[in-house]
Amino acid sequence: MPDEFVEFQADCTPAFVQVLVDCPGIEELLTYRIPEGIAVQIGDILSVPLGTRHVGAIALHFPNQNQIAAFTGEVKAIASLISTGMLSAKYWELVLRTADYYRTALMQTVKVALPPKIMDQGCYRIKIDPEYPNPVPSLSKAARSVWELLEKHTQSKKGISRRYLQQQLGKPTSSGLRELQQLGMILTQLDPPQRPQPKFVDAIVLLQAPDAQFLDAQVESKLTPRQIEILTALQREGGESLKTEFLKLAKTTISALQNLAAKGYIAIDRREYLRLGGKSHFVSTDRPKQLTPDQALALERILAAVQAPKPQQLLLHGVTGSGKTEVYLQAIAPILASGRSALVLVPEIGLTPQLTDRFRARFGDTKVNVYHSQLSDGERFDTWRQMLTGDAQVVVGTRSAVFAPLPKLGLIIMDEEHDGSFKQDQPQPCYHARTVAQWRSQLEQIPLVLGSATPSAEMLYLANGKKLIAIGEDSEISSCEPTVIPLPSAEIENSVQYLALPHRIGNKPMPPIAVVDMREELQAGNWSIFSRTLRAAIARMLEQKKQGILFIHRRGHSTFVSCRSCGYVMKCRHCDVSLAYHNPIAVSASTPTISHLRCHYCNYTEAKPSRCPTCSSPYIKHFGSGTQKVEQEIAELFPEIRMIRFDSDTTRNKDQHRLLLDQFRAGEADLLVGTQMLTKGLDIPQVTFVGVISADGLLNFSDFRAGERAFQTLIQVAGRAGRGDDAGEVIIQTYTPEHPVIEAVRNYTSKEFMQVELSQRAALNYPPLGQMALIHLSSPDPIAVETAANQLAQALLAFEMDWELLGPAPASILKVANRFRWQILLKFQSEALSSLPTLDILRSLVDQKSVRVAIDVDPLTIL
DNA sequence: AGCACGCCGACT
DNA sequence: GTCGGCGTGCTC
Repeated sequence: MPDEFVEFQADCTPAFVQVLVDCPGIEELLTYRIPEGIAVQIGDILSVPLGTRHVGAIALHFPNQNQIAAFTGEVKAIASLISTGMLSAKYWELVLRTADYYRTALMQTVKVALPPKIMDQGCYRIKIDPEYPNPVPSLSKAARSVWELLEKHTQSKKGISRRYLQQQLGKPTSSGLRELQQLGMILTQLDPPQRPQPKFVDAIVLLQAPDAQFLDAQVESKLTPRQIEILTALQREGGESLKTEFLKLAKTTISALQNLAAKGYIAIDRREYLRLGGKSHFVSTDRPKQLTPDQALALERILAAVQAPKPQQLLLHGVTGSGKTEVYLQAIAPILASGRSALVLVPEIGLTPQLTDRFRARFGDTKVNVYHSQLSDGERFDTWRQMLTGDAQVVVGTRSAVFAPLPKLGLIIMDEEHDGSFKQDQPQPCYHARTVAQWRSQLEQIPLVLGSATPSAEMLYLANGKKLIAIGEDSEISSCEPTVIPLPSAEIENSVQYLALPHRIGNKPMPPIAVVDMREELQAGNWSIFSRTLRAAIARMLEQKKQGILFIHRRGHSTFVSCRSCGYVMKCRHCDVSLAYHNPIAVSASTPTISHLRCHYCNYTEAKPSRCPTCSSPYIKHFGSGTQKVEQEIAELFPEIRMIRFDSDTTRNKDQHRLLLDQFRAGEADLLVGTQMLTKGLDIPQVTFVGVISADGLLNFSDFRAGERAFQTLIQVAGRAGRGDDAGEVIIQTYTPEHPVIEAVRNYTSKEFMQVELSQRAALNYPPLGQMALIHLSSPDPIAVETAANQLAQALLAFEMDWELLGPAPASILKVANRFRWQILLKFQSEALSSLPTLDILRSLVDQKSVRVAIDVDPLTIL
């Protein structure tokens, strides 16, 4: 999209405006007349007539005379102004970049940035006219199907939505409805949009104080003692109070207040009440803590970056328990003091209530706001508009908060930078909050601090100046600061300072990690999923009345296949990835119906061997034991033990996390048994023991990032142990103790591990050295997707662009929610990104109507 | 996304 | 001859 599309000058009341309409398929701007009495600014959200209905739109450009003259058709007028002052120029630039990079239509991208439902237009609701005489005339097939569906829903007063009808009946809906409408059999009404609205409350404001003079001479004042009481109560409240609160406080009534208002002593004002979420729990106040030398040095660097009006990235590599949060807090304090705001991005707010609480405790509730998808629509809407005021504040939020509209942004912090939940995969665009944050730091000329105990390969690569050599010195802060000579802009973008916090607060040691070779257990006749070492450790933990965590990597059905005797893992012969086990289900024309192993990169398939190819043992099988099984077996071994299971089954509703963790923290259980969720920012000082049932499920994943992710997960899990006064202990069970990931975890040699990892990726041109985009196709019809995938691949090959096409291949979990999924992988160098087809182009290349297409630029996994 | 228009086959 | 299916294209 050309830049000239957008102009952000505040013009004097123009007569026409060009808008981007909320209608798939219309990417060009449409021109509308601005009616008298409506002042439209660029960036405003509007409602405009389009065809027969009204749609949301964004004002982007005031056309000049030529542009107006160029359009000869009818020009309609804007229907209404929905919201004003939402989009600034820089902000718009960020959205444009996101849309372009992730190859997604602009309007679709705008919608992920703005609070939800803001452009909703309401919907038509249809019901049977109760006055229509009973005998139903003969109807066409379409009309009859609509009628029958309506008859099923006669109990709903408002009728059923057009959208629902369309969903149930498909194409005949329109003609059927028209027919019924003409016969006068149905009633149609427009349901007002469920758009979030500002909430207003009445406030009582003191205009004239009941001063001493009046108190002395009550005759003259015309005030009753009760009225004076009320006014005094209001004065105590600082001269202002919300009506509902004040009525309770002063034990008075509305009529009494109205009397006072009539006499001019008080005013009853309608004013907006902001619904701001995440502030229900009480937190005590907190003061800045003494920093360790490492922390102080890191803080110094961040503060220096804050001073410089240029984009900078700082990678804060701090081991678990090294006090990264304290560094963030002290970096933010001067930002707030200077009247600017800070944005703090966290992976999942539900899992890190402690972090939010610390910000609230340090800066106070009025300065800290949260923004995430668990807020209600009203709360999101209000939080959003509150940010636009420009008040200095800290916004703590998840992925979508990267689009928080803070006008005076001074610093962006991304905590747990490596975490996968920063990447969006559900609706397009599949953006990565880290990437968007990097652009934002450039556009705003402000620093971006990325913190992690296990930095991503991407960030380590950048911090290393895009070289594959070691980063810095052991245990020392080093940096790859840009040189004094101005670098070309592309290089400035990528320059990253590396800051390390290699020691835990109070110099507590990292917990020692013991690796148990499960093959030896097998040889010793122990067929249980628990090694003798692990069992002993749990027994010891119980005896000492300490607490522990058991980590299970449980993933649905498709797992890896390995030999229980020699540890051999089945690998693809064309790619360096392990093969996934597939159940013998015939799902598509080209898939075999026997148990087989498949590579998800190249679609190479082979039958599942009955014996191990290296040692001929028959004990070659697929693995995977879930939390429930582990919980059950632990209960058998230790009848006394008190356990809490912590996985997506037990934490379905939103407060469950906090509840279970609070129970555990209160010592109501000895052992926490859970999945991935345990890795995220969980800080429970009493935990001394951490056990990993099987690291193999993490290691042998057929994905190029499997090693990196396994390393990060294991280090994060291990980091839960020994944060308190007592020393920690970590036990990792595996069938492949010699695996480089296990070696690296055991020795905490992240640097060396990542170096090898990066050089392997370099050899195959995988990210972060090369780039990838994954095209997803899905349909309820298995044949249709497969055909569409092949067609699309053919069409893309004909493009003859600078990319490598892999596939099409069925997705590893072929069927999800009754949809069959295929995918095409594109590998390319970053220069080629802008030549990638956009989502709209991809869709136009697929004719199967049932097939949905999506594109994921920089996919986190290619499974 | 909706709703036009317009082009073909199965019927009064 | 006409009704009604659905493919194609436009919406300021």
